[in-house]
Amino acid sequence: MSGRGGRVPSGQPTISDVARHAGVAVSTVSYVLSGKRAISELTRSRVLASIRLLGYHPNAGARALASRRANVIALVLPLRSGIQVPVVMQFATAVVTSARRHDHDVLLLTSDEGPEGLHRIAAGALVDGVLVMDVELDDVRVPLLRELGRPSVLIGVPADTRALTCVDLDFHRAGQLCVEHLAGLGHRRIALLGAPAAVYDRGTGFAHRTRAGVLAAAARHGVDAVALPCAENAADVQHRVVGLFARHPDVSGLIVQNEAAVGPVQATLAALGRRVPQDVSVVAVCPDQFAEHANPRLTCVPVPAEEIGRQAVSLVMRKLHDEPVPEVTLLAPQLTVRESTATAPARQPVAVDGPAVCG
Amino acid sequence: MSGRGGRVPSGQPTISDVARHAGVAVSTVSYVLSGKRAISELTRSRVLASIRLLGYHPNAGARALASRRANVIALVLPLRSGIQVPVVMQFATAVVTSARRHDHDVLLLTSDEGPEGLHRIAAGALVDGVLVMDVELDDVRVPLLRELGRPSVLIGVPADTRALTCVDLDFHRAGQLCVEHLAGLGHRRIALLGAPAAVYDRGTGFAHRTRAGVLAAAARHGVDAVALPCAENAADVQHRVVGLFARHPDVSGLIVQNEAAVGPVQATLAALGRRVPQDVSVVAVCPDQFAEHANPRLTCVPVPAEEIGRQAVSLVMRKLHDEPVPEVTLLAPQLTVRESTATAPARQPVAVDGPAVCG
DNA sequence: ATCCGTCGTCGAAGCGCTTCGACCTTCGGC
DNA sequence: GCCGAAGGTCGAAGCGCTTCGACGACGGAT
Repeated sequence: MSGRGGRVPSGQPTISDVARHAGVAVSTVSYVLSGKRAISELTRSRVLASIRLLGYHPNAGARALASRRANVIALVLPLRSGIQVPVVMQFATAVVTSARRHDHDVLLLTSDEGPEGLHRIAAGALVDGVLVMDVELDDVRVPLLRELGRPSVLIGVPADTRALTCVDLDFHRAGQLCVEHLAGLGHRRIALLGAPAAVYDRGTGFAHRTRAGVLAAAARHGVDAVALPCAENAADVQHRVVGLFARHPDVSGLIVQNEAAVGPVQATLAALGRRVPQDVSVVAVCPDQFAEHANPRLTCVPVPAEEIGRQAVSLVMRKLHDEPVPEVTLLAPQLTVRESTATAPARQPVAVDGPAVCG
Repeated sequence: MSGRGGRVPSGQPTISDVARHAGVAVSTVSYVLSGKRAISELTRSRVLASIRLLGYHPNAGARALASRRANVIALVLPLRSGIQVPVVMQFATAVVTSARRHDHDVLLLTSDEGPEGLHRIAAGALVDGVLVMDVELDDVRVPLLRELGRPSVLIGVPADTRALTCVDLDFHRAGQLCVEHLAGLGHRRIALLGAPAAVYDRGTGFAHRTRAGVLAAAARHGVDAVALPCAENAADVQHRVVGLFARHPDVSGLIVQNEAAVGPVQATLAALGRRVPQDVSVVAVCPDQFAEHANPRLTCVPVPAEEIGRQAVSLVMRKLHDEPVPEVTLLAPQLTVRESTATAPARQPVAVDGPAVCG
């Protein structure tokens, strides 16, 4: 029926089935689909009708082979600890959705396969471009990306950004924002409860930059600030917070950049008899949704995962079209004020052991 | 240099470059790579040496076109609320890792593109098989999957499993296990704090099956059980738990199937002055890691995301090789005892069977 | 010796698509 | 009324790979 070839037919209609059905040449169908040449309205609609009727879908492999474009981008996700899982998911979703809008699909890679995986994917022309998340300051993949021969965009900013394209939230500014908000409310001693120590050791940009932003702004505003790393479990959070207030009873502002810690922080403060926000103000750097659902609702600097995802896709698409793009794109953070921050207490809060009603 | 074609060379070495370099035919290189025909050790090593030397990677599109196999499977992830994000991530990781072991890559799709996306992907031969997560009891995608013409595996079990392949944790049994554990400790009134109401309404299998398992086992063991849905925010959790104990002050066992609720449940119990496990025992159905990090460490029935991911990949691979596979694969749940469960408090009608040693 | 069955290799025919150049109409301009 | 430029369509040449059938060469059985 379809072709006189010696092989089994695949079952799916091919472009030549469509051409035959519409009574035109194969190339005409191709041009209808790609719009790369003018086609009369009559032919165009006849072809489209045949396509619909036959249920034709272009074969991705053939298309990739002939056009040298796979219409697929790779997304390399971090899948180790110390990573804010919901943020990653939001980000992945945004990437998939945006990519579809550009008529691309997304191939999922994990970091465990390492640089070798990247190389395989790119050299095999399975993907046209690469998005890499969770980039470290001194990432082993960076040199590889430079000579990959395919456009890539990093989410996160390594130490040396030459010949790269990076996009991220401006975490330095985010840290600043938190401090400025607290300083503006009269807080004079604050603490940053950050990511797990491993994340700092690894040289993950966002953690370092936030901390730097916090400390710099604190210095500028004459606020005392201490920064503590913090593991992602309730016990460590409790230990850190208790220790913090033991050493510095007059801390009245807490910046939390660790989703997993938010709940335990609140519980621990309650257990210590410190009320939020009357005794201690809390600012989180976390997904908005998360802050919205906490109790009390948290003042926060949301990580705009969706926006970053969209930007990353848009940047890689621009690079695919050989358009120039900036090396570093930093998104401006915004602070949303909710119920967890208030004017600093006049004096040290009293260590009550009264009825610790949660909330 | 490479071929006398009229088009621009791609830059990457092709199979014919390798053949020329090794002094053999193109087909010989192909057979060395696929192992589908016998090749002498000498030729074989010469070819492999050329491959390494030239840095050859087969072109994925060409391979897919010629072999009618893309070596890619699709993973359709749920990306809406009410979904246990970390579990999804664990699962996705396991799928990617397992797929790589079978020499396949993973294309990421989100549910929002809907059935149309599935169709596009499958008809376009972009993928060889499909993994669908978060299947509802009466899922719109199920009929589509049946006639997709490509192997598929569902994670989750819809109402009608004919002509499908499903894999999931045996949530019914998981519910049972929780109840049996609590009943064995002498608890006589228990509650299930479940998924958000929307998840039940949507007909998501795991929520229904857990609830059914809990209620059935409770009835069989003469335990009073109530089941409450529960939103994923601290305020609702608190509200539910407070309400629960107001209505049923003698509840001494709590089964929590909602990751987001675990923390708030503990906070609320603390606020109510109910100690875990002395006054209330808590069993969670959640990732092990999560339970391990809670304070106190939680007795739980872990969701073996990795194992499910591995099984799903293995099943779809078997289907790709036309091997028969079972319609439904249910993994046996296991209960891990930790510090959050203990003998029921000797309150009202004490358990008759066994000495209820209390503290 | 002869025949046949392996083994190892090769050449060529596609897989389904894009794209380039060619070709045939029209049609506006002079 | 003729020419050249658009406008619209076609045929054919690949893209880089897999796979089929062929074909020497060899060796054991006859």
